[in-house]
Amino acid sequence: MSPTPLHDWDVSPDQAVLLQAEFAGRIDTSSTLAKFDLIAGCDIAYDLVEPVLYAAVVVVRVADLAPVETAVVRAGVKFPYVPGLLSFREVPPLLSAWESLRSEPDLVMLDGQGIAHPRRFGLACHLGLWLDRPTVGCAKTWLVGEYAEPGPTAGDAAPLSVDGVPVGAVVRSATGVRPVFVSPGHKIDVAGAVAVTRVVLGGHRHPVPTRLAHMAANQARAAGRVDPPVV
DNA sequence: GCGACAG
DNA sequence: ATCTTGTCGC
Repeated sequence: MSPTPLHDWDVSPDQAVLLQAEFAGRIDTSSTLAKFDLIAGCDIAYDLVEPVLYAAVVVVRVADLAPVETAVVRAGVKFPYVPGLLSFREVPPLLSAWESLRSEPDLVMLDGQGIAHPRRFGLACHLGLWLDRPTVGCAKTWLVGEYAEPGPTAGDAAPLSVDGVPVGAVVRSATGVRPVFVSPGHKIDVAGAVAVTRVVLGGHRHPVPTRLAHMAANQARAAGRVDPPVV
């Protein structure tokens, strides 16, 4: 079932900023972690030469972290990359991929920030609002906030806050790797976001859901091209 | 004015 | 995000 339209996607960067300010108020980051058996990981791979992207959603079973369903769509890039406005570029194609899913994930994990964002409305928040489902942002690099280096062991975490307000955590997803920035997207609190992340760690820097989505998007890109690299 | 800036 | 092979280390 397709989600209820929240707003128009054909907007300018300036309008996008206004929309973020408007919808940030609808984000719920106080919900306690509920039962969840299926987690969907999302990621996008960009074509090297054309303004085309491949959005992938991989549903993972929490019990054994095994993938149970994969959906990928090829789409044209319709919004420029602007720090702080990533969701306007990646949410539309992810929604398309999501619609072809037959299973119903209990939570969604994305490559990007949740409320650890300049206007408290990162990629995970935006998708969460559209899907009206719990989402967690797991970014590879810093965007906003202050934090201390987390411990060296997988699972170790340190609070991430903006002006003294906790917005997430910096988590060591695996031993010996740089930490990832975890923050709630929607319908989940900071503790829940971190707890979920810890449950789906698979020994690599990226949690299993987003790791598999990343691989699926790359595979689609490799297969989606009709013209092989020319010498 | 200068520096910073998810993917 | 993306261009890129081998190589060092657990």
